[in-house]
Amino acid sequence: MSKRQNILDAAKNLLWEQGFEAMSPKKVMRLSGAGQGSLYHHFEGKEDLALAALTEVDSELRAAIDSIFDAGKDPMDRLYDYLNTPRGELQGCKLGRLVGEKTIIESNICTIVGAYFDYVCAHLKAALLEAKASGDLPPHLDAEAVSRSLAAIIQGGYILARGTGDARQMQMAQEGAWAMIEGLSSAH
Amino acid sequence: MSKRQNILDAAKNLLWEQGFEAMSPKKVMRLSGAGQGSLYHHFEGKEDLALAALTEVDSELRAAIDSIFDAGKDPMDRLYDYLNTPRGELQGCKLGRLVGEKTIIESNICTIVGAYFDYVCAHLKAALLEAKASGDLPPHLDAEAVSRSLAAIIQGGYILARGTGDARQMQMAQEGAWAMIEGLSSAH
DNA sequence: GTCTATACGATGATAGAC
DNA sequence: GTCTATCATCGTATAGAC
Repeated sequence: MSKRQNILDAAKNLLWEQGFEAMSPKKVMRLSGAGQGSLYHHFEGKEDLALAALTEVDSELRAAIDSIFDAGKDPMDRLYDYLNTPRGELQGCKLGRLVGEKTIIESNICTIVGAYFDYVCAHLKAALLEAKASGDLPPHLDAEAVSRSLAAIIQGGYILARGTGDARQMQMAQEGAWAMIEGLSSAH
Repeated sequence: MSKRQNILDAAKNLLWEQGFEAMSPKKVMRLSGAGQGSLYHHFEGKEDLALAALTEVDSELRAAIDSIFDAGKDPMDRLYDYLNTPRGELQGCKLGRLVGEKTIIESNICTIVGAYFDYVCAHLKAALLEAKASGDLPPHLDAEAVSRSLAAIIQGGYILARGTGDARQMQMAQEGAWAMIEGLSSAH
C-alpha cells in the first residue's frame, strides 16, 4: 500500500477517535509510519489532509445511507431501518462529531458535513412524503421539519450517550423516535 | 469585582465560544486582565478552572429548565414551551457542545454534562407521564424513550445548524418535534 | 493576591539531503 | 517520494518577588 494511503488511513482513524484539533501531523506520522516529508509532499497541510480523509469518510457514510434508503423499499421500512440501525459506539457520527470544534466551523471541512446532513434529510423527507401519499402517515405532517427532527435525534443521541457515558441513551432516543412515527401511523 | 470572578467569567465565555481544548490559560488571562499568578492562585489548573466555570453554567441552565417545566403548568404546555424556546445561536448548548471533545470525555467535566442531560430528561419524562395520565397522549407511549428523543432533538438540532451554518435547521427540528407530539395528541 | 520570569513539550510547517 | 534537521509559536505549569 502506498504511503499516501497509509497517511490517509491514519488521519481517518485519528479524526474518528480524537477529532480534528487533536489530530496533529506528528500523530499522523507515528500512526502511519510515514515521515514528515511524505506528509507534506502529498498534502498541503493539516487541513488539506483532513479534507481528503473526510471526503473518503463522506463516501462511505453515503453508501450506508443509500443502502438504508433503497428506493425499492416501503417508505415506512426505510424510516424504520434508519431509526433501528444499531449505533452503539460512543464515538459519535464520523462527520457530525466534528462540528463541535470551532476550527471545523471556520474551515472548508464544514461544507462536507453540511452537505452530508442535507443528503440524509433529503432521503428522510422523501420517505416521509411517500408515506404520507400512501396513507401511512397523516397528510398534514410537515415532512421537511420532521426530517430534520429525525436526523437531529441521531446526532443528539450520540451527544446524550457521550455525555452520560451510556450507549443505551442512543438506543432509547432511536426507540422513542420510532414510537412517535409508529404512533402517528396507527392513530390517524 | 474580584479577579477570581473575572477569570471565571472569561473562562465561561471562552468555553462557550471556543470549547474546552481551545480555552488556553493564556486566552483566559488576556480576556480577564488577570496575570498568570492570579489564575494559578485561585485554580489548580485548566481543568479545575473549567470545572468551576461549568458548575456555574450548569446552575444557570437548570434555572432556565426549572422555569420551562414549572410544575404548575399543564404538561402539554411544558412540552410545547421546551420545544418552542428560541434557540437561534449556532453556538450550541453550553454544556452539550463540549462532549465532542475527547479531553472532556476523559475528565470530570463530563459528569456535569451527563447529570444535566439526566435532569432535563427527568423533567421531560414527568411531563410525558402526566400527559399520558390525563389522556393527552396515548397510554402506551414510551415516556422514557421519548424523553431521550426530545432532548436529543435539541442537541442534534444544534449539530445540524452548525454543520450547515443555518440556524433555521434548529427551528425546523423543534417544529418537527412538536408536530409529532401534537399529532400523537390529537389523533389517538 | 497579584505580578513577571522562566521552563519544557507539542504544534504546524519549511529546508534541503538522498 | 521519502527522510532528517530545524524553526517559531503556543500551551500548560512552576518559582519567586512584591
